[in-house]
Amino acid sequence: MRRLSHYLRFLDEFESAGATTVSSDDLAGKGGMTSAQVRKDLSRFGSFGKRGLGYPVDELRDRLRKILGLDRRWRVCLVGAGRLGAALYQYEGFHRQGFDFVAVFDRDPAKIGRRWGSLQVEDVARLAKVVGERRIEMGVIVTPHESAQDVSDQLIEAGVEAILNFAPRKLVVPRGVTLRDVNLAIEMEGLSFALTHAGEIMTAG
Amino acid sequence: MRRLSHYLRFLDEFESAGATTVSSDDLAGKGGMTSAQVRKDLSRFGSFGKRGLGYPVDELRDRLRKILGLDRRWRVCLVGAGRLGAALYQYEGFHRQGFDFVAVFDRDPAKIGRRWGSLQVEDVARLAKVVGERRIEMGVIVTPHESAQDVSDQLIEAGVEAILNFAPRKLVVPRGVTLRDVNLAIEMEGLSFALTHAGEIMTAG
DNA sequence: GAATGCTTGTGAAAAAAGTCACAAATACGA
DNA sequence: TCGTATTTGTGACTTTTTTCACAAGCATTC
Repeated sequence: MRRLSHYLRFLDEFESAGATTVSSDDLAGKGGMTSAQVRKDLSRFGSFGKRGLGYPVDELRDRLRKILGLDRRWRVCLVGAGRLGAALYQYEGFHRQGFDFVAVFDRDPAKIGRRWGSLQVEDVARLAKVVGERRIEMGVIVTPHESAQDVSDQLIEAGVEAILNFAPRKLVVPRGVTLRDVNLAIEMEGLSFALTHAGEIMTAG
Repeated sequence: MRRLSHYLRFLDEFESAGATTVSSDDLAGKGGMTSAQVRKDLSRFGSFGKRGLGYPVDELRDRLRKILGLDRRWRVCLVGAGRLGAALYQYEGFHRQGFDFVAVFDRDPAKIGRRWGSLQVEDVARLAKVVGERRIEMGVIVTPHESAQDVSDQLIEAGVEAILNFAPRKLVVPRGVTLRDVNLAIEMEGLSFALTHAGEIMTAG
């Protein structure tokens, strides 16, 4: 349920605006969905609202954070110390939501040993060892596509059960491991597709 | 249809492997889908295959590129000359698929004027003018979230009809404008959600 | 304390997406 | 040239997702 994450952000906005309570209609308005959908989504995880009143902002936010697993911090490693890796490493949105980078790996000897904030780039050959030692739970793959499957295998072998992959290649992972892909070129192609077919009647886009 | 982009990539792989023809089952195998789904997706845009044989790799690739609007080049601007912007700018996957960055904007006087490859970072105040002059068709927003809606409005006002937004904020755009969001924190939350609920029976995840 | 005005939670209905299964079409070998 | 082995394209069916609609519940006013 990706929409839950959006609700969480909307709640932050409402809270900043001083609201103590929101209706499903308020939330739906922010995200271009229907109020029924918001209620269905939320009711899947319990009954949080008060009829006639709506949902208490702070309580719902806490509940959502818990449902999304954001009521704790997560130990994450980054594989690939390139430009995109650096951008993600510095992106404070991760830290704010509870994701801490506790290791950065690369294969390139020129990069190994460099300081990244409080960390030092480590040889990817040490991946299994470091993942175990630092109890790393998630991996972010930002390598060239040729290495991605290999890195993925190593992460999983070392015990990582959730992977966010930015390499433009479909990774094969065993059942039980959660994989999410972010493919920047494909996002862009979504735009060119839409512009190319603008005006046509499209059921799906 | 995001899957079309995936098929295109699978076709590249098959072509590299020397295949001249692929079956819907081959394509499905690469992406963990069913052959029926592949055929349904493709048949939406025409009849490309030969019964008993499959799809001719090179022809299907060309057709898909055309469907996705990748048989031409697109003029794109980047708004936000930060770390993530730099990473995207350098990402050659964009260029390979036909997307050319022809302008980079920022608000920060310290960044304005800096050389980025063959470009120079320009004042975002000049956005409307430059978008018109260089006939820019797409915008990529990589600003802090406070500026995102404002930048989006300016892009649209200047005639841009497709926006890729990396700022963690839901943008409001008029009908007719295509908007795509990439929210890095939300991708991460997908992982923490999955790990938190691992083992439970989840219909949707 | 009853009446009124909202808003939730949820079955039932509708729409969309995905799967099945098979006739039609093709290649290839005998 | 005929028979066999494939594989597409697609109608029918199933599953999932979304929307509709309304009874039940709460707050506030008179």
